[in-house]
Amino acid sequence: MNKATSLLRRHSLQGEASLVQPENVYSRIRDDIIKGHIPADSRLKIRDLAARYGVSTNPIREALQQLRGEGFVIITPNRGARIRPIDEIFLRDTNEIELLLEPYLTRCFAEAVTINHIKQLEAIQDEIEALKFLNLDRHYELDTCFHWLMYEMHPNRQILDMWCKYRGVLGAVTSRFPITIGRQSAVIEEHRAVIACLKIHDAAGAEAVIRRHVSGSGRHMIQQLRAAKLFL
Amino acid sequence: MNKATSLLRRHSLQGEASLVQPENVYSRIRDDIIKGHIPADSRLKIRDLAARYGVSTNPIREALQQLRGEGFVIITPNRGARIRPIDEIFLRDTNEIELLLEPYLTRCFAEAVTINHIKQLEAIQDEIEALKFLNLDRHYELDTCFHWLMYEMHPNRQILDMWCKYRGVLGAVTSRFPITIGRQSAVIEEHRAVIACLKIHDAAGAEAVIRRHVSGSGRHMIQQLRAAKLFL
DNA sequence: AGTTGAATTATGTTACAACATATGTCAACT
DNA sequence: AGTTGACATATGTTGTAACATAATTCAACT
Repeated sequence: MNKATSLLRRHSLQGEASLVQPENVYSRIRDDIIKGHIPADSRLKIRDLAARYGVSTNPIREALQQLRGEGFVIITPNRGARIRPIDEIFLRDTNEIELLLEPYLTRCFAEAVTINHIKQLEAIQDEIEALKFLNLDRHYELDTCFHWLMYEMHPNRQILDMWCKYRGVLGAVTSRFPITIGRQSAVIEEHRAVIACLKIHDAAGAEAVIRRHVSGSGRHMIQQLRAAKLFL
Repeated sequence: MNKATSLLRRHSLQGEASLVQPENVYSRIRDDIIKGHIPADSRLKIRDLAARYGVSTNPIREALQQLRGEGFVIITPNRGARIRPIDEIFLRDTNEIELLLEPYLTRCFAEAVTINHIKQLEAIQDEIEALKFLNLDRHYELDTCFHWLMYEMHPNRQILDMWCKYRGVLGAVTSRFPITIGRQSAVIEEHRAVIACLKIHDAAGAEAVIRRHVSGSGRHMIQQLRAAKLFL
């Protein structure tokens, strides 16, 4: 296991929001939702799913509960679960939540940053730039690591848990899209900019950069979704 | 059913974050956690709980999953669930999340507010002031209604769901505490202040007032927790 | 259109197997 | 004697299966 993933695994909060998932039923269903293998808005019948994934009903029930918690399915009492379509609205809503969390977490980090942190961030950023987006999975890992390094020290574990959750959601969705050249250079520029702000202890500046960063990420994502006309 | 609760029930999002719960196993366990009937940090054994609440294991499993989603219990794979102690840290963390959500939602509302909304808010506020905190449950209902009126129109259902969730958590906890005189007048003053800001279309002002409002609510809560020395 | 009734599905129950973790026991060792 | 580590046992979680009940769907029928 490489440095980035071990870092993540070590800090994963409850197994639920772990950023490196095992291949359990939950993530298989999630994948099928994201990749559109199950028609949007269709009913998720427990017995069908149990047959489909070759497990009994209990793991399915649990998985559906988790998926509800992450907004992928909508459960109505006595009426079962339906898929929440992964559309523009879903991405916008999720991005809006990240836009609430990340700038705040960044500001908190900026106010407590040490020289050692900055060195680590620069090391990760060097790796990111060296990779040149040639391996998207690896890039996603490194990018997550970059952000996590800033947030992990925040004392509020509930917020961190939320961040992991929504980060995972967006990551799962966007991992199916390419990254445009324009977005690539923006990502690098923004990461460097936030490091620069941290160096001069400019918390407000760092916060603003991350707001721009997340916002741009959301716009890019939605743009890519539109480009791939299908529902996903 | 009165106006306030029907309003809430109508807009409850998935049954999960409903602000008026039925008496299912989930809420009974939650109550027992909040009221301290189960010692903090103790293991929640599925068999024991099933026996305690007179149901079989499956509903318990689901309830624990839900409680995990709301931060009340911590589940470790193959090692079961433990209670998350309802302590100062828990309240602070939860309040911090509200502090991220509510000012943002308020600002969004302030930018789209109509004269009709303001009239409704004033009507609720009149009721609140007429009640004079003589019936805390009713007060909580009205207060929730006041805030919900501002937020319900926001298009991001995920954020609203989160708000309902954390609102419910804090409500469940604080409903066991009295409200100090000082806090009572602060609540009224702050509600009036936000209405005043809305009238002059001062979104930033409304946001600031709500930030102060939520922040004060959190401080009051923690203070009351300290006063009641017990773990809860 | 509205009603009725059968089929479907969710939800809850029970029993049990498989697996992981924690606990206790015991012998070898310092 | 006390400590350490391997082993066995106990406890509890997780997954499976078959079944009962209650609610919802849906189609046939006035």
